[in-house]
Amino acid sequence: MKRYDPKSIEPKWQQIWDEKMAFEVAVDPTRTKTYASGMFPYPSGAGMHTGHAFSWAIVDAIARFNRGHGHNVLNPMGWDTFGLPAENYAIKTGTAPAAATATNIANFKNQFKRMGVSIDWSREINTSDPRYYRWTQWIFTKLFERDLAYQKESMQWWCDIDKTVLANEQVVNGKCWRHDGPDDPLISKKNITQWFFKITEYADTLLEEIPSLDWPEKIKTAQTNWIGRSVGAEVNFAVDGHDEIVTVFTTRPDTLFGATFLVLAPEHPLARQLATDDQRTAVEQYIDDAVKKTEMDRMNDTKEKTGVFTGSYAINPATGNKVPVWVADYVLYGYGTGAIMAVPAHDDRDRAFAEKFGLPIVTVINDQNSLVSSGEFDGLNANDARDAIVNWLAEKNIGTAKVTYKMRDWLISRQRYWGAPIPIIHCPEHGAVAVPEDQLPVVLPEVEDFAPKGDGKSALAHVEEWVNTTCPTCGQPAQRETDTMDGYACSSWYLLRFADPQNDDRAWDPERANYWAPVDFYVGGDHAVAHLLYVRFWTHVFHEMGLTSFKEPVKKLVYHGYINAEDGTKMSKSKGNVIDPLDIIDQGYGADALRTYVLFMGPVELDASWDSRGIAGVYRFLNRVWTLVQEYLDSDKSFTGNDDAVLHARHKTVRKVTNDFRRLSFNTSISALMEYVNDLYKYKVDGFSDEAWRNALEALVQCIAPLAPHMAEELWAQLSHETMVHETMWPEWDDALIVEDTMTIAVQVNGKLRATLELAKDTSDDEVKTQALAAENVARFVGDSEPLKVIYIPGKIVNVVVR
RNA sequence: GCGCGGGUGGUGGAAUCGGUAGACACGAGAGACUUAAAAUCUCUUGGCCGAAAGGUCGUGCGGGUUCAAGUCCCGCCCCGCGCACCA
Repeated sequence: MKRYDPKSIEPKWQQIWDEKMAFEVAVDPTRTKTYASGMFPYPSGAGMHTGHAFSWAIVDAIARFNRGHGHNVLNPMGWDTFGLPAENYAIKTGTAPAAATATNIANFKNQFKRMGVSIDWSREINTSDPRYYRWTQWIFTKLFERDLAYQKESMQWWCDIDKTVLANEQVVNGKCWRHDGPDDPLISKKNITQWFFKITEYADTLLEEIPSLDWPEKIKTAQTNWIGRSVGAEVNFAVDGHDEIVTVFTTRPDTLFGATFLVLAPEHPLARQLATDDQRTAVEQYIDDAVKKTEMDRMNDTKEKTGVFTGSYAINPATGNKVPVWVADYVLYGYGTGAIMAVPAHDDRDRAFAEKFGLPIVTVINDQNSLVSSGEFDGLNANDARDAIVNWLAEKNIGTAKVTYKMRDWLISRQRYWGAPIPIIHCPEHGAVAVPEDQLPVVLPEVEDFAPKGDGKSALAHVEEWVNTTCPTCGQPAQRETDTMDGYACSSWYLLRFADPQNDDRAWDPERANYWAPVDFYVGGDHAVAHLLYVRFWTHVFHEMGLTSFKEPVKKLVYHGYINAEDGTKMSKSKGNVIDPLDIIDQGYGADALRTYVLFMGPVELDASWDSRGIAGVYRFLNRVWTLVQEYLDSDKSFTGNDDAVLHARHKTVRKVTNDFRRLSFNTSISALMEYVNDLYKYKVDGFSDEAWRNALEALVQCIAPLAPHMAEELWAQLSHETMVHETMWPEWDDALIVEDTMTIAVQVNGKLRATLELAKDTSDDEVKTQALAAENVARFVGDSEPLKVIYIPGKIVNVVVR
């Protein structure tokens, strides 16, 4: 009998799949397609980690399961290679990022192959390949054409360590996302001209589509909150003795009569202007401090309110009262208008501020949620009052209904070398001009020194022969943009490129993209907001451009948990508790056990802790499958006495496993297969028959194929098949064969289980009740009295209600 | 503070539509095989009482709805994640 030896069978089948290019696919409109993908990895020097193993165990199980249902399955792989780690490594070691990246890709590719993932390798892409980033740049120029890419000077988060600006999403607890350890410094802000994508223009459409997405609620609400739509009004306040007008944004126009002061953000242009002579010094001082504080700790500051009176007064347009204008850093310049009307009676922050500085508090809404002290609006319900007051403001031309968003435009400039150059030429006469399509790609020049100089520019700025060029419009000397794009730009369209990865004439052929995409299953455990919002944003734009027939790139998002270390804490190199999936394979467990184990650990969406005994248990299970098939093959197959039981177990298991795979409940489908194998072990004691057992074992092999594909191929071949298991159709079941001829009825008295009955399936309802009451233990609890009620849920339970 | 998850044996988890709580696995215990160990196989395994039959308690806590609640409703507590002075 052959022993189960993953070390020999796994490389064997990996080689066969490779040689046959077994998972290459092409557009075929006659077949249902399934597009399954993980979030393509950043190929770090450290190689694959358990998170990758988990993601692709899920992706591959889905891919192989759907292939078994005759689907044309796209399961691609690519590399998200631009970014800081490669560049920082280059600065440290002098190795060119491209060279280090190539080495890492080779390593990752080998590791994915050793996992046995059924990838179409002909579609491999790499975001730092000019053949790819040419089209990233092309998309930039299209956004630029449509006014969705623009430059503006603004205060931006600045990482002193990496010497680059950061997007809001890359700021974690006031620190750079790449340097957010306890000893790392807080980030600061710098005023620079930057490129932005106008994602805010798509806030509403991105929001509208969220309910229709088959995504986890968690991610959907995270995106909803991130977009942060608020409906309210802008109100103009005249300033007493000035021509200036302060425009505030409020979500509570109904509380206008209770606005007893105004607050400006320190950065607000009027903050200094409105300072009266006797307040000027204090105001200037406060603003200077606040701006510095913004740099340091406005984010994780205590919520203690600070502020300063400008000395000026505005007029509340509703009451006609003079209300003082203050400057305080609890008002953010970047949101709304950077100015608020403070209603201390009905806003906690305004109340805290008013109490601290002795400002008046006027209640304008009572316990019945109706307006008081609000002139003609008194008695109106607050909800109705919102509209009424906005209408009143509009009539008087001093306010309008207004919607604002927390989301800001997407800052994409990076002052770093290792990214896709922004395809713009700055001409003294024509300003920023997009590089024409026939001059793309703007190839990243090779340089000696990758390190930013701290001058706010990338290393590209020092490559004169690259920077100096001519204007595409007038041919006069001009200079290239030296910023590169945020890596998230590269990953915002790769799912579409997978549909047509070799195309050198266009980013993709819409016909191919529309066949394969949207992605049916997108698997990952990270990027709840940033990537998953950007990829949606771009696809909405592509849809408008007629490049896709759909707005939303991802139908179902499979957002899995983290695999923690054995001690339940996060794996980290410094703690030395990292599990390397390749080690697990090499230890002799093999990829099949690794894959099956990570799926058996629990529901995919939950975090789990690695358990070295757990994988041993799964290996034991696979070993039992192997041994069972060997024993069948070695037997004389002459015993037919257990055929019915074997048949029944097979149909029941196939149904359960199929349904569980469909709802991505891998852990329960694996446990069903374990039960099946346990059952077959009991039956085999009497002996094997030929046909019933062959069918039973073939179904078993087919069912484990999405989990343990190497073993499945090997056993399938041993069961003398010419075809490979991934080319076969998924086993079917017949509900009629699952039905048992007896049923188990639980009998309760007053809701407590007292007996179980084994009755023939066709027993009449009345007969079941009679039998239930007659059961010894039941009769004892019912006693002499007549039951009040006997409830029978057919085939399941009888509940006898007494007294 | 707000939002979203979650809380079930010693452990990971199962219970898909309100119907036998604890499937499956790990761990533990016992046995078989073995010179021995490993591997493998078999049995037991929520707590308490009991020789057993059986009883009793039991899904974070307190109420409620129901013939019946891990599941539904109300009020709390705890843990994780996300956002966080967004007017």
